Amino acid sequence: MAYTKPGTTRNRIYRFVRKRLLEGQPPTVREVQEEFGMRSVQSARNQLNILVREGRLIKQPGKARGFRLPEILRPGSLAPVAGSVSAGRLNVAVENIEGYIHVQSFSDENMLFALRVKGDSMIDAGILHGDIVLVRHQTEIHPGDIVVAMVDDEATVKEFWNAEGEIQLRPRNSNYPILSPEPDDLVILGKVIEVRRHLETGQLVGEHIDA
Amino acid sequence: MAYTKPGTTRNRIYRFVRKRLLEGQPPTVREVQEEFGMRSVQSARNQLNILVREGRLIKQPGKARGFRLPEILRPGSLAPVAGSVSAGRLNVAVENIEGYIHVQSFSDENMLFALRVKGDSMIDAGILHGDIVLVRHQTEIHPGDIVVAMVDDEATVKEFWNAEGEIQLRPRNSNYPILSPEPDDLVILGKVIEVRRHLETGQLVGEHIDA
DNA sequence: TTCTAAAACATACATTTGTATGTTATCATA
DNA sequence: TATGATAACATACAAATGTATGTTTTAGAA
Repeated sequence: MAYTKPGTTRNRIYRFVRKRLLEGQPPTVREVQEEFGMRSVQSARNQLNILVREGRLIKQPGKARGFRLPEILRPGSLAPVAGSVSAGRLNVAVENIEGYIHVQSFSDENMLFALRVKGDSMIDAGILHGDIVLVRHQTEIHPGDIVVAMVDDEATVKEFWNAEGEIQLRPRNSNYPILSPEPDDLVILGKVIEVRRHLETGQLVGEHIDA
Repeated sequence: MAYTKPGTTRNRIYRFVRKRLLEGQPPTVREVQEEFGMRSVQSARNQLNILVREGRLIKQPGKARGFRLPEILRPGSLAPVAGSVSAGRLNVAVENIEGYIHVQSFSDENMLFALRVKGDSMIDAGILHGDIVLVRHQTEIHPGDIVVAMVDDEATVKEFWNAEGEIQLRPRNSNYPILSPEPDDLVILGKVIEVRRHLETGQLVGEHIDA
């Protein structure tokens, strides 16, 4: 296969694998290789490994057809909503993944969780009170990302910026001030990767809320 | 494993395999073996082969984790995502499929579809350009519901109101006018029951674009 | 009892599939 | 041009997994 622009083939591979997984037919590395006309198994494997590293796929090392979608992507199983969970508990959870998993009983392979948004500080970003944000726990955060951060022992959703060495947590509502916490006081729980809002019964479609 | 009454273990194996397949995790023969405490691979294999012979399972010979259910019966269902909003009718819109998203199974799953929002006319309701709205096709609409309606052969997302006999489709953006279509010109495609927005790769979580 | 069929066992082998190592090609950038 | 990062390649190896062959056990019927 000829050289392609970085990332393009990877997205196509991701879609292919996800399609297969949603069909209940996990592909092998070589099936991915053939699907994209690659002449080396390793070409496919590299791309797949990057997808795993990015958190878009999960794999069971050594197992045949071991690729999986993160828990949140699988039909019928969603991450629990941590909206009513105390901040301290959530904080402990993030610092001690295993404990959190044990308590929450969702997949430990990915570090996804969901949070019910309180308040209207992100209203200009289209994130309203009561919305549910899906959060990927990760340390790598880029300026402009919408993150969930611990501020004063409380989990808040804000836009992350890093202007001239100063960390800023910006609300998207002019009625709220920009926060500039000291790095030592800041704990980024993760990055918001999806917003969901249910308009009907108070329950998200496909969601199980045990508040 | 001790000898058991003919057929009993087989039914349990069938349920196990079926469960695994519905979870999207096809088991290996040896995983079946272990699950039922058998001391020989062949014990499991025999039972599985009988299930195939009976037509309760399908298998791909030689392939790893090659067992499948004969009927496509999966939890949750795929709601089609209509890529182009400018289609003239619902069926056209649904036929122009951008992909599918996974939703919980409904009794009337055919009544669900999804639409990618274009434009910012609902921005004050937190529905942004590019968001995906999950729509239940239904005739019963109440004032205040956010609906998808056909206006001028175009599908638009608006708030439905019925003030003093006059139907109103209100945008949630002061830059847009309130529409008052004649009832004969109005087709309500359905009610928006959920909003989803993906912030990372431009792809909705749980969505696959390959139609 | 003896016989038979299903169930389970034990072992070995073949294929599929994941993994490792090193090399070459392409693009962007200093 | 030189250099690094990403992509793709080629080959070999190791582990997972399906398959084959033959034996033993059990329950029920002749």
